[in-house]
Amino acid sequence: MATGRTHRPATRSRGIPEATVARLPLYLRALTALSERSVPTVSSEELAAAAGVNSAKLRKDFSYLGSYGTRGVGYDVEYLVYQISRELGLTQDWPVVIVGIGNLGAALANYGGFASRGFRVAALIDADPAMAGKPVAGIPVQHSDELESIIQDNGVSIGVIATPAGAAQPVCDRLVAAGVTSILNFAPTVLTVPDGVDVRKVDLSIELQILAFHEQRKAGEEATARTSAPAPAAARRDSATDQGPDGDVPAVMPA
Amino acid sequence: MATGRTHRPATRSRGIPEATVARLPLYLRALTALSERSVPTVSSEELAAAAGVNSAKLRKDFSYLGSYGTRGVGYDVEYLVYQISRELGLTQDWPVVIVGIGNLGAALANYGGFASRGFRVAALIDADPAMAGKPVAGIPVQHSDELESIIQDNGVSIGVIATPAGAAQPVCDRLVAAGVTSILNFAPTVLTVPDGVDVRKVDLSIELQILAFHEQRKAGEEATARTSAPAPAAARRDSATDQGPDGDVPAVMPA
DNA sequence: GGTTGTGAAAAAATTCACAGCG
DNA sequence: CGCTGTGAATTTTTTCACAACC
Repeated sequence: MATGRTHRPATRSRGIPEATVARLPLYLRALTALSERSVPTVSSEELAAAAGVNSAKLRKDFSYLGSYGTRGVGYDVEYLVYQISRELGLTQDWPVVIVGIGNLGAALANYGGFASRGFRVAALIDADPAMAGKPVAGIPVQHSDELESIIQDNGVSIGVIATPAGAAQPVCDRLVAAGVTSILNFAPTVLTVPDGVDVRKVDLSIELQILAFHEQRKAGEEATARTSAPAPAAARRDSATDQGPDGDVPAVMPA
Repeated sequence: MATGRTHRPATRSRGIPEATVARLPLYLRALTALSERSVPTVSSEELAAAAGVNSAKLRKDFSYLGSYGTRGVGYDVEYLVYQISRELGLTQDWPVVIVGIGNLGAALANYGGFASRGFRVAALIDADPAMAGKPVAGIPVQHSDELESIIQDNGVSIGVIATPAGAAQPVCDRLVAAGVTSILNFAPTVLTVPDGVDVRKVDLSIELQILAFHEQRKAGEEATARTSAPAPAAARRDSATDQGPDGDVPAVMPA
């Protein structure tokens, strides 16, 4: 889960479990693909496969939304697209601002998945005066001095932070002060926000680290060559439960 | 949770719960920051705050790794950094390739968080011949024709896919055929892989959709104005559990 | 006194398995 | 029959709360 919330576990979602909410976008994407291929109906089995989950979970998830299927038949694709979109709030227009127009900010600005889902990039904001006026993805970058007025003039409630780590918290504070209540944070920092503000984070390296963990386990099914630990320090070790039973650093990976 | 696995729930982690594994990188990041400030020890309470979780959870997580703390004192920062790094497999060098050097691929290539965590960008690969040879983040882009040889020559086991959605599955197939066993997928598609290959996905728009869901809930605490649904289709509705109890699309957001 | 480590309790999420309906 | 919707069972994750230990 490359996510995380600071404060409040978010409005506790009127009954829909958080885990289900997190999967709705997945279903929506799969359904949209079917819709584009003009597939009229789909069974839980098929849709589950397309979304990469199992069908029991999918049916359970949908059961929290209502009874939108037809027994013996499946789900009407268009209808379900609408219901999920509505549930996710994507039937309305969400103006978002992206702060920090480096490589990542530019990638986000160009990312088609936003526009197609009810999100509208209302403004790109960067602290570098040299960027001001330069168009990225067809939108001129504005200087951060204007942050507050941009938020207010456009009624922006969702902000995306793609700045370096050091700038993230100050930017976050300004966004919140200006009225933003949801923040998507790409900077590798934990943001502190007041109650009532949601933060989700995407940390590009976290996912890679989780992969490394599993990768190591695949490779290290045998090796137990002990490489010396870099000298603890203050607290010394004695307990027997100290080191996990499996080896460490297998030297190379299998071709 | 911007994540997901296709096939195998991954080697079931020799006892360490998946939820814990997913938090280790978080702890590591917080610890690294403390280490840079030369803080020698930290309590579960402090570290938990820095990582954005609660302290009971953190202690429980650490308990799966072993008894690395000192009662009445806390945890030795350096020692814990090492233990977590080792557990995650970050004490070894992981060569990775990034396929698809658009905005996002470039952002990833430039992302400092990789190098600092044991990941080494072994190659950048793009299908566009015009890109070949151009350096991005100091690394010359190579043409996809070379994909297989690059993987093999560098012993790459982790691949990052940052191509457009349509190219993702073919690229994935080639990566896997060439020996890659872990894939981080940024393309908005579900990848199909054989058993033994791990896939994690990061979908930039999914997180935003989850935020929209909560945002909608905050705003829509009152409104119940019904906007007409866009005509179901095949299966018609009749059940009483049809529509969720709360309204839909609140018009605008609060300034 | 302060803080960890962890059983035990509680809550959440997943899976099973099948009744019920089309 | 086929497939949904869902209670019940199971598994996983989180939280509590306190004994053990420095």
